[in-house]
Amino acid sequence: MRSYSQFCAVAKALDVLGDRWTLLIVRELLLAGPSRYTDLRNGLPGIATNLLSDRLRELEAAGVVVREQAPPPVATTLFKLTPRGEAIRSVLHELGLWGIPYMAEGPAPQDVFRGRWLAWPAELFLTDLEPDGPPVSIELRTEEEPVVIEAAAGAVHVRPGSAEHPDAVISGAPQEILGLLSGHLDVRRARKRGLRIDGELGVLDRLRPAQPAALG
Amino acid sequence: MRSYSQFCAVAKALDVLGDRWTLLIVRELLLAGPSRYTDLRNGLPGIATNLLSDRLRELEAAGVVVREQAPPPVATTLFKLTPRGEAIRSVLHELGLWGIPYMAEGPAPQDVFRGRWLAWPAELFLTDLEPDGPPVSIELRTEEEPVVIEAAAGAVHVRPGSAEHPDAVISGAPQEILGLLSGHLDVRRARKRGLRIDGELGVLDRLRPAQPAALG
DNA sequence: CCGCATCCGGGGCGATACTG
DNA sequence: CAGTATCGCCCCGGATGCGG
Repeated sequence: MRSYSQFCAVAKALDVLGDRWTLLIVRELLLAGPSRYTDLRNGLPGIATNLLSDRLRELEAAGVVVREQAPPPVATTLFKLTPRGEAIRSVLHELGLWGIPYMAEGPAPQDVFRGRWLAWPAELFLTDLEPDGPPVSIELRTEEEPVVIEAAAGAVHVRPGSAEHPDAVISGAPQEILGLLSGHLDVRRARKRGLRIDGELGVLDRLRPAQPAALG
Repeated sequence: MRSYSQFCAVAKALDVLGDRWTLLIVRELLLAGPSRYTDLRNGLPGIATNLLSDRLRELEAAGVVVREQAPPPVATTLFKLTPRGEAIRSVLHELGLWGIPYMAEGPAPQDVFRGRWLAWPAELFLTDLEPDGPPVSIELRTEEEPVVIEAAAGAVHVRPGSAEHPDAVISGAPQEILGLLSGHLDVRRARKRGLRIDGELGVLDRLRPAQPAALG
């Protein structure tokens, strides 16, 4: 990217991160951890392959990303964030919080979706209201890959993948899941809109906010 | 900007804010408040006038900026942030924090500078260590416009402009001022590097961090 | 299959000129 | 003062090729 040539911290940050697709690549690496080129491409629907290649090289030059050789038998190159790259997480958190209102209306017709994109909203909305309770897990299933919400000892974490013995399973469209997690939909209305909620309903009350999170 | 068409909060935010120059325009409006077109241009050295015009229109359509007619005798159009636009402040704070390490080496040869760009680093670095003390003010003078740091009752604020009776005046190059405020330079070394510090030196100790803020 | 490199068309961007 | 108009250029998007 052409430099703004301004002696200002925001401008300098944008000199590194302001290019198209750059921050979304960092998003994928933060959500998925060290990733192969092909996995990044799958998590970034719409990106041109030459752009992904260019951006990864620029991020590497900027000290945000390192590439490393995975040990055999995988023997492929992995892209992972440096500590400097991990530090971008708070930027993306704020950016995501600001962007959440745009998701309230549901996806645009051409919008694509990946299950792991639910991870941040979930972590941002949910808190463990019963820190002394037993560990619980909830699996979220969309048409895409599933993600697991795990709560234990007051902390809530979300990761891509499945749970062994989930206390509850929520299946349906992403915006309904978001509505449920943010507190804008109660269980009854969510089900009416087509959301399937199986298992122990009580675990939801342990995690959901008492009042709807600010979405506008 | 062409939409990423991803049902993800970060992507939706970047659909609105990801264009070149857009976040820097928001920076100016956050730092300077409601501004005229010409003032924005002066605060955004390097921007093409048609781009500024385009971006302001897009930001207006997105509900981030409103234009209003200033009352006579000024009778000019002012651009100001909506509450939705004000909410971008935390994004730029995080982005600025991430970008600060790039300023440690000083400005690049072609870098331009505006005094008000010191406002955020100053607010981020400084805290009022003596909340019960009398109000104090420090004026920062670069070759550009001056800014005033005001501390009272535990709060530190920075605004463009001059102080009536500043307790101290610091004059010099921006990166030396940054070094002094962040704690990386002590008064002796700062002076050796050409910084002028006049007035009551004690007020600095009231505001500066005990140990250097993390810059790398 | 994985990780790119290359080519090409279109549009966003940059610089300057000009106007009510 | 507050923009509009114009014109190159280069970035971006999309497709294809290609070595390991």
